[in-house]
Parts: sequence; structure tokens; C-alpha cells
Amino acid sequence: MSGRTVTITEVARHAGVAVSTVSYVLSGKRAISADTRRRVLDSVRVLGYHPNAGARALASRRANVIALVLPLRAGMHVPVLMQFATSVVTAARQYDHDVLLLTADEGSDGIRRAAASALVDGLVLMDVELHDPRVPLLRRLAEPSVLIGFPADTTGLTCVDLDFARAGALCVEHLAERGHREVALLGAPAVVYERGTGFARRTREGFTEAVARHGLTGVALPCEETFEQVAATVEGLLAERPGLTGLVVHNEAAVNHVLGALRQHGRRVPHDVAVVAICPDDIAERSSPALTSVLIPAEEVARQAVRLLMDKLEGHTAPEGTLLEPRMTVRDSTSVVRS
Amino acid sequence: MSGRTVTITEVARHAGVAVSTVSYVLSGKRAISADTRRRVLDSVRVLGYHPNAGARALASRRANVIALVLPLRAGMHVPVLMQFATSVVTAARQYDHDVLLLTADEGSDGIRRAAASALVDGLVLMDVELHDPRVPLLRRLAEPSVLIGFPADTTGLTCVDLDFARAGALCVEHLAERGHREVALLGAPAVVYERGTGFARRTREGFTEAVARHGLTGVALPCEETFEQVAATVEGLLAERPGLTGLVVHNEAAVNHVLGALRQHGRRVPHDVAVVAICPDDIAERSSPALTSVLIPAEEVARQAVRLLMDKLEGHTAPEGTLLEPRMTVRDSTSVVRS
DNA sequence: GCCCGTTGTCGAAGCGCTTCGACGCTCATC
DNA sequence: GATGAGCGTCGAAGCGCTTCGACAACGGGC
Repeated sequence: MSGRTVTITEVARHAGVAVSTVSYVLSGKRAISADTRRRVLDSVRVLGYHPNAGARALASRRANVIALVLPLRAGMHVPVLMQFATSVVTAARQYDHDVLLLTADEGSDGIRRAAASALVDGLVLMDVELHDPRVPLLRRLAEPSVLIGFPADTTGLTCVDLDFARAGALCVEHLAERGHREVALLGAPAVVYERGTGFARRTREGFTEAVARHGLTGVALPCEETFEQVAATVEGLLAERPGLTGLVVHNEAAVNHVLGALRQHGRRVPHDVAVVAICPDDIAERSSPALTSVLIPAEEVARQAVRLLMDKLEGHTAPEGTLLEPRMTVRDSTSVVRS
Repeated sequence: MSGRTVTITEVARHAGVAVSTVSYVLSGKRAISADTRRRVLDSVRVLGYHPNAGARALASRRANVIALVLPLRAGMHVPVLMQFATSVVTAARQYDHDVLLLTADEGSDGIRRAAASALVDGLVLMDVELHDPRVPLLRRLAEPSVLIGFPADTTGLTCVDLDFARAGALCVEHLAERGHREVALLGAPAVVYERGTGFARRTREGFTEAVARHGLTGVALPCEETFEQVAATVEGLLAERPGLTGLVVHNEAAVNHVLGALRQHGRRVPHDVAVVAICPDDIAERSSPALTSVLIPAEEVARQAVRLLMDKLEGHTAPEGTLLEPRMTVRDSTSVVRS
């Protein structure tokens, strides 16, 4: 309202107290009488006071800002990322923190810069790979960090993710229960496996393990994302494995193409082929038929990551690994039980 | 490296100069001899000095941070958003600024808070609606802002966007050139139009205007995003307009469903129906057939927005409206010319 | 009625940086 | 040889806040 910005000194004068008293009212770090508190808060409201973030950061050595380091790589699942990002912001705000956005293409330098300049108090990194070059830096850094995704060696780190191995297994178990004996996994594009992205590999491992455990026949294939390539993959699969009746798709961009290809080949879902997807709910719901799916619980992962980071900021220790239990929503695409 | 953080005082001592001299070397705001500059920069490197962001912000009254306010609404085109966000970060870094992420669900309060606390020097808002409640606040704010999207009244604002009216018209013109006489626009979900989202309406206006100008027959329909609904819309359209041969799709989430529905109804693209999409390139390329499309130039819009914001931060004035010329990429989905 | 522990408040010392004015040089100018 | 205009550097004064130690005032325990 008033053009000039209001400082704590003005609030103190207006309320007839010392500057430090205003500070203590606002931070709650010392006892303040109810009367004084009320007067101060009234002045804050009347004057429209907002503490200066820079001054606060300088004096308290806490910026109340965390960094969110976005991935920016081929083969990433963009809508999920976005959901992560907004959930991180929302969660951080609940702890009175803001979020600074960094992109992975600044690499380790960006992380070092943000940390060393005290721009941020801690970091959340998304889409960490098995052999991520930033991990050694994170270990050295004074500022705490939380990773979304698991690198190969988690010593000294704090990692959160959906339990993709369980997710892969869960899909197989669901198909096994419905009487399917021969199944396949269509996963991420080949490049994602080659790069050593943890979630893609872990899903595949869970799938393979569950196939063996249930005595099924199964194959896991990477899956590109153009309609043509997906259609070719599906066609090859159907030709080579005539007994195939169950499909697990772990590729958000390809899942609708898979359904289109099945339709084109005259395979009805779920009557001829049952399909389970690992993807966000909105995609599963919008498909035809609606897909039985394990959703990527972006919001929950984000919330956990922020909570763990806040714990670490307060000096507590956090567990090295936190795996979130996958949950399956059964929809139309697996609604037929085979005898 | 060294546990403790290095301050400008230590750099000054190490280089044998005054603190202010170090500051001037780093900011370039006063002439410094080549020799002194070198000594200071060496010390900076040797000690691994990073200026403290809070102290800098406090003293200079510039945080070197801009806010990016994300939308968070139904019917939004998520991948495009993500591209915007990362492009804004990249562009801001080129001006030595960082990006603070705010979500729209904090609304005006979040904007006020970030601005009043001097957390940020300026703001970029995405997905501004025709009657956006935040606009009056932006006009009052001391901090400059740039909007991506056009509200109804742009007085006193700085807005950037793709020229969606031209984009809509361009699609029609392309179809007209290929000999199509009867066309349709499948747009955003109905709720997006009702909400008064500028880009959806402007595309429709451009479409309608160009249809009239070229003497075509055309209809513009909203389009939901589940396969079932899309299929129903397409079916209705084909039934009611047997002469229809050209389709413009301005809905990223629905475009593959549209192709699937046409396939299901035995309509070949482009032989029976030509399709032009307004969507990101990667979606257009991955579809089958690859779609002639007008892409949403997220990166360019973001770069422009940041550039305009930086201009305003330096005290220059910026134009109220900046419309980016749409560009069409011709692919297979319109490769047949009708006689 | 004295001592002591609480409770509520204040003043002052920074946090690490930018920026302003001052000042001593060196040169070109008359 | 005095004058003045840069140039290059320094010291000091903040920027707006947090936090530490100090200290009245007040009861409760003996």
C-alpha cells in the first residue's frame, strides 16, 4: 500500500517496544506477554509489515529457501515431474520455506553456487541416476540434501522413491491372480536403461523376479515412444509370443500408443490382452479402456522428501533410504479373469 | 572445500586490498587496475569465495532472483508448462538471476509476500486468464512483472504470448491451400473456455475468422480429454458433417485420442481427413502419422518474458503486448492435396 | 524479610555486503 | 610550476534483521 517498505524498526516504534521484542514476537523464540504480543501483531497488520528476506537470512544464517534441482533429460516423464515440482513447493510452504528452481544442466556448479552463496539451506534433487556425478558433491556439502531416486551407493545420503521393484512385482502378481501365464513388460526407451536410471531398472527387476516366483513366462522389452515404433514392438511381441495375454506398460508417453496398436491388431483389452500400467492416474483414467495402474505418487514422494529435508535442517538424522509402497488401482483393462 | 564459508573480508586480506576494492572488482562498478583485479580474482579462486546472497541482497537492495508463478489448474497443458519453467530458469541464469518457484494456489498473497519481503526483484506469471484476479495487484506492485498470456485489459502490464489467433488462422489457411472446404477445430475442454482462458479463445477466433475469410465451412468445438469423450466428439462430427476433410486440434492431451478415434472409424489420415495440430513438436513427431503442427514456442516465449523483465528491472519501459509469430511445420498428416 | 529463579523487555553487537565520499596519485594543460 | 581532471583505492556508514547478555519486576519458599 504505502510506497515505501516497512521495516521492523517502524513496527517497533509504532507498537512502542524495542526492535528485538518485535523480532521475538514474530519468531516465538522468547516468552512475550500476551498484551505486548497483541500490540506488536496489530502494528504489523496496520503497517503491512513483511520481514526483509535478505536481512533475515544474513542475520539468522537461514535463507528459508530450499533448492529443487530439476532433471532435464531425454526420456523423462514430464507430467510427473511437474507434479513433483508443485508438490515440493506446496510442501515447502508448509514449513515456511520457499523453493528455488535449478536445472540439472547447470550440473554440480549450480548446486555448489546455490549452496555456497547461502541462497538455499538445503536441496532436493530429482531423477537421480545410478551413477550420478553430483552425488560426491552432495556428500561433501555442508547443506543437507534429499534425493528423489536411488543412486547405486546411498551411503551418507537420504533417498526417497516409490518402490519400483515392488510396483513391477505387483503388476505381475495382479496378472497372475487373473490367470495370465505369459506376460511382457514394455518399459522405458532403451536409452534410459543404458543411462542407468534406477527406476526403470528396478521395475524390470521386480517384474522379472515376480515372473519367476509365480512360474510365469515373461519378457521385458524397452519401448520407444513414437507410435510407429510402439506398434512395431507390439506387433513383434504378439507374433513371437502367441500365448501372451498380459502386458505391463511402464512408459507414460507410450501407453496410449500401446492401446492404439492393440486396437489396430484386433486385440481387445481386456478380453484378449490385459494391460497394467505404471503411470499417473489421469493418464490411466483417460485411456480406453481405463487402465488398471500403479500410480506414481508424486505428491507423496515430494512431501516425504521435503519432510526429510526439514528434519535434516533441524539437525536430526534421516534414514538413507525411504521406499514408498506402491498401490494399485484396478480398472477395466484387467477386468476379465481367465480360467 | 574448507568447512568455513569464505567472506569478502578474507578475500580482501588475502589479496592485500580493501573490502570495497574486492567488491568493485566483482561488480565492475568502478575502474580497477589490471594488476589489482588479477590479484583479487586469484584470491577469489584460491579461497573459493562465493558472495553471500543475503548480504548482497540486503546491501544492494537487489536479490537477483525473479519469481516464476506456475499455474495449477485443470485443463492445463503440462509438458508445455515444464518447458516454460526450465526455459525461464535458463534465460534468467543468463542474466545472472535465479528463479523462485511459486504456485498459483497461493494466489495474490504469495505474490505480495515474495515481493514485499524482497525475496524477488520481479515476477513472471504463467497462464494468465482474461480476468485474472492477480492483475490489479501486479499493477500496484513496485516490482516489475511480465505475464505470459494476455488478460482482457493489458493497460500498464507487459504481456507475452504466442499469437494464437494467427496460429488458428494459419492452420485454416494451410488446409484451405490443400483444397479442404469443410473444416473443424477441436479445442480445449469446455471448462477452459468458460474460465476465460485467453489462448483457447483466441485460437478459436483466429480459426473462425480465417474460415470466413477463405469462404470455408467450419465449426469449432471444445474437446474433452478421455478417449471415450474424444471418440464421441469425433464420431458426432463425422456423422453431422460428412463433407468434413480438415481437422485442427488444439489440445495436447487429446490429439492422440483424436487420431485413434479416426483410425477406429476407418478414416485414414491424411487421405480421408487432414489433421493440423497446435502442440509441442515432440507430440507431433511421435504421432502416427506425424502431424503437421504449429508448435508452442515455449522456449522463445520464456526467453522473451525474461528479457522484458530484465529490461524493466533496469528501468526501461517494455511494450504492453508482445505476440510471437507462429510457425508451422508440415508433416505427413496434411500431405495430400485435394483437387 | 531475604534470596533466588522466572518472566518479559531492552540495547547493542554483529551478519557480509554495497556504496558514498575522500584522497593521493599521475598527466596533460596553460 | 601551478592547476585540475581523471584514475584507483580506501574507510566507514549503513542495509534490516537476529540474538546474546543484562536487568528490572515479581512471586514463592524458607
